[in-house]
Amino acid sequence: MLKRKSDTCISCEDCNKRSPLFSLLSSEELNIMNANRFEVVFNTGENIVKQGTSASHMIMITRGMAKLYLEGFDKKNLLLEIISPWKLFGGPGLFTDYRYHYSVSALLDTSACFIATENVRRVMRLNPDFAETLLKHCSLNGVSNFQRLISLTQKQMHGRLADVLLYLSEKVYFSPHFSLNITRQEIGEMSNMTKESATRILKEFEHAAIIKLDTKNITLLDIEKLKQLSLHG
Amino acid sequence: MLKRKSDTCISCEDCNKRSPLFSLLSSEELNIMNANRFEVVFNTGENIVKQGTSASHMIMITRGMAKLYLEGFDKKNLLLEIISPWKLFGGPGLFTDYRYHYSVSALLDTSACFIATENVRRVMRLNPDFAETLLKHCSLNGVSNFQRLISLTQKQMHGRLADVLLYLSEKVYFSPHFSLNITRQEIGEMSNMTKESATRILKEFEHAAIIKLDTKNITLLDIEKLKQLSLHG
DNA sequence: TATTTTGATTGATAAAAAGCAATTTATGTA
DNA sequence: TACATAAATTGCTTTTTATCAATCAAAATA
Repeated sequence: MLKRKSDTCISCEDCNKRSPLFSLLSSEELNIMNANRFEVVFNTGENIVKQGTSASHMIMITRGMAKLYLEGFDKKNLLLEIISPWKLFGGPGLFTDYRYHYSVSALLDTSACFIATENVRRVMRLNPDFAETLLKHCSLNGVSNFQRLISLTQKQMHGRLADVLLYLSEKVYFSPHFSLNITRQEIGEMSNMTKESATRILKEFEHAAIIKLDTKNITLLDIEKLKQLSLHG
Repeated sequence: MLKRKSDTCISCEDCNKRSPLFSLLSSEELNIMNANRFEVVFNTGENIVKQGTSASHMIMITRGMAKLYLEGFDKKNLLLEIISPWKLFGGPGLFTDYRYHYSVSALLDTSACFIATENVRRVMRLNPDFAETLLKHCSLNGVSNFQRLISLTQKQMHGRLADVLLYLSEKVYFSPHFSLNITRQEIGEMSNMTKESATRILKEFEHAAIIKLDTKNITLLDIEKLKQLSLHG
């Protein structure tokens, strides 16, 4: 958890340019957000946010990659998202019980900017556009949680794994070919199956020429088939 | 879908008294909310909201009881909540894509008050307390969706059914003894299992003296045991 | 480079839960 | 009340998926 000068931002300017949420703010409001702001560099594997601790900050990833997950029973996790720069998060606890409801940990060396929750709340009360956009963010999370509930409870393993592959391609790596920096265990945690099942079904997809597989390198060969599997699997 | 004079409200006064959300509004703001407001009486079984249709209104249940559910694949539903008077809903689509993301249908003859979404949005921009509370509502839904995700993906049937029984007792009927107005099918839709499994496990609970069971009448005899089952099941 | 250690793979087995079919019970209606 | 329909129950079978154990491959470290 070193803080290195070369990685820190001078102000929120960078984030403003990148985040639709920040571009709504006046310079006065930006000053409020900027107060007490700090940036931290995390090594691969380190916790950025720990579920259950005090939700003191809204956090923006500025470099690297991280996983966002729910810690369930018996050390079993449910991995919800792989997040990259300019993703802002904090979770539903920011406006309820002031606790983080998920954990986030670094998959690569990762920088993150910490904005005090009370500053976010102050600005929200000053700027209705910002408030509306926060509500929209929260609602979009609601929509994707509904989709996830249906995917995880009503699809069989093949469909759930297809969903994960499409998610990785479309939302994380932005390419049909990608080099994974998550393990089979983590693929399992995204699709609610064991690492053995994840392995097995990836192999099946390879044999069916739906994907090209070389341990960490995956190429989606038949995206239509994956979408079709996603519809029931 | 009759509109009966005896069931309609004269103004939002009743709701104001009952809902923490409405009590935040000035009389001017209440007038905005009241504009174009209407109340409808639904017969048992009728749809109040249909998933996928235009999210034109935020809705308050003022009489009766309804189920709120996601429509998944192959006509398989996931029942999220049983709702009663003074519950306000509309879903995450109100502030995103202006679609309802779930269906709601009446379990009893039920009255519901419809408030135009654009009026809600106007008031939200005028009143920061209201905006903050809407965001809080949305966040609380987020928290309960996380809990549901963990319950449905990591617990076995006994634990999930225990969760449903505790929910019905604590949040719906407010008593350890209750007379169900939902079917075994619907219990299955709440706990993600078939109606046969729901029947079987209810019987098991009866034989283990955890509940007293008489088809539609249930009494929770050993709440501690149910809470323990909920922790892993 | 040799050596650990961690992650991936594979096969065999067991557990959990669904599906199916038949029957019984409850509910609503003519 | 008798009948028709819907819901609940039960036993049996099958499917899905986890678990366990062993081996293999890759990556990190001495």
